[in-house]
Amino acid sequence: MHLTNAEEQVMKYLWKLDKAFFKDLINQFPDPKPAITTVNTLLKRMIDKGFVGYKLFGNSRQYYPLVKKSKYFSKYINKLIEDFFNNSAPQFASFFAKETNLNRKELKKLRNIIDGEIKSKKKRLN
Amino acid sequence: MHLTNAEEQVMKYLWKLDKAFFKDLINQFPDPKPAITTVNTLLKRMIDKGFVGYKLFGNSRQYYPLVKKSKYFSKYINKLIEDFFNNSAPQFASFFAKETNLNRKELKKLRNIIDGEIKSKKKRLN
DNA sequence: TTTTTCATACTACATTTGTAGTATTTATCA
DNA sequence: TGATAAATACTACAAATGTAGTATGAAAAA
Repeated sequence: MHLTNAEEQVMKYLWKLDKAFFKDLINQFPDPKPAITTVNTLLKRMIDKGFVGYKLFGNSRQYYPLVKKSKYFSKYINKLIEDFFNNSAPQFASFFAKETNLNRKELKKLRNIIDGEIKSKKKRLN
Repeated sequence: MHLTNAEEQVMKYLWKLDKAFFKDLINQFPDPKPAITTVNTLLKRMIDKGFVGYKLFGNSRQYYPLVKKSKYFSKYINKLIEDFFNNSAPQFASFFAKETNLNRKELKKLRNIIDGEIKSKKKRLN
C-alpha cells in the first residue's frame, strides 16, 4: 500500500508535527487551504491504509504517524534504486554524487559521513 | 508534467532499448503481457506529454525517448530531497549513507567517487 | 439557551489512470 | 487472392485520486 500525493502531503505535516489535532494539520497548509472535508477524507483514507493512528481526546482526535518517515523514505529510495539503477545502491550513489550539485564543502562533509559509516561497520564486523 | 506508473514502465523499456518498434516494446513486458491496445494508449499519452518521439518507417513507428533517463531521474531525486529533506542534498546524502545497506567495500568505492568529485570540482574552481 | 464553531461521518463527483474492445489500414502469408 | 497478422486510431469504462458538499453531534461563545 502506498500514499497518493495528496495523502503524502498530509503525512509530511504529520511527521513534522509528530502529533497533531485536526486544526494543527489544517494550519500547516499554505493559503489557499483545501476544504477541511478534503483533508478529512485524506486522513480517513490514510487511517484505512494503516499510515495514521489517533488517540481520542474528548470528541477530537490527536493524529500521529504509524509509519516512520525514515522507514517510508527507505522504501521509496529502494524502489527507486531497483527501478532505475538495476538494484545497485552503489550505482545510484555514484550517480547521485556526480549529478547532484553538492559543492566541495558538502562533498567533504559527505565523505566524513561515509568514513564514519565505514568505521562503524568495521566495529560491528559487517 | 510527469509520467504515471504505467507510463514510467514503458519509459524504462524505451530507455533500455534506446529505440524501439512497437513489437520490441511489447516483448519487454513479462507474461502476462498487457493488451497491445493498453501499451498503445500509454505510448500515445506519453507522446502527448512530450516524453516520447518517433520516426516513421513505412507504416510503423520507431519510438525513442525525448527525455534522458538521467535528466528524468535528477528531477525525481530533487523532488525527493525537496520534499523529504528540506531541500538539503547533504542531509539526504547523509541519510542515504546511513540507512542504505552498503557494505564496507561499497562504501569505500563511494568514498572514492566522492574524492573524485571533490578533485574535479577543485579543478573547475567551483 | 440560542447561535456559532469544530470535528467528524457520509456522500458525491470530476479528473486521472489503468486497461482494453472495436475499427481500419496495410502488410504478409498460405 | 483471400485469410491473417500488425500497427495504429478511436472509443469506452472501471478504479483510483483529488476535492468538496451536506449532515450531525458536541463544544464554545454570545
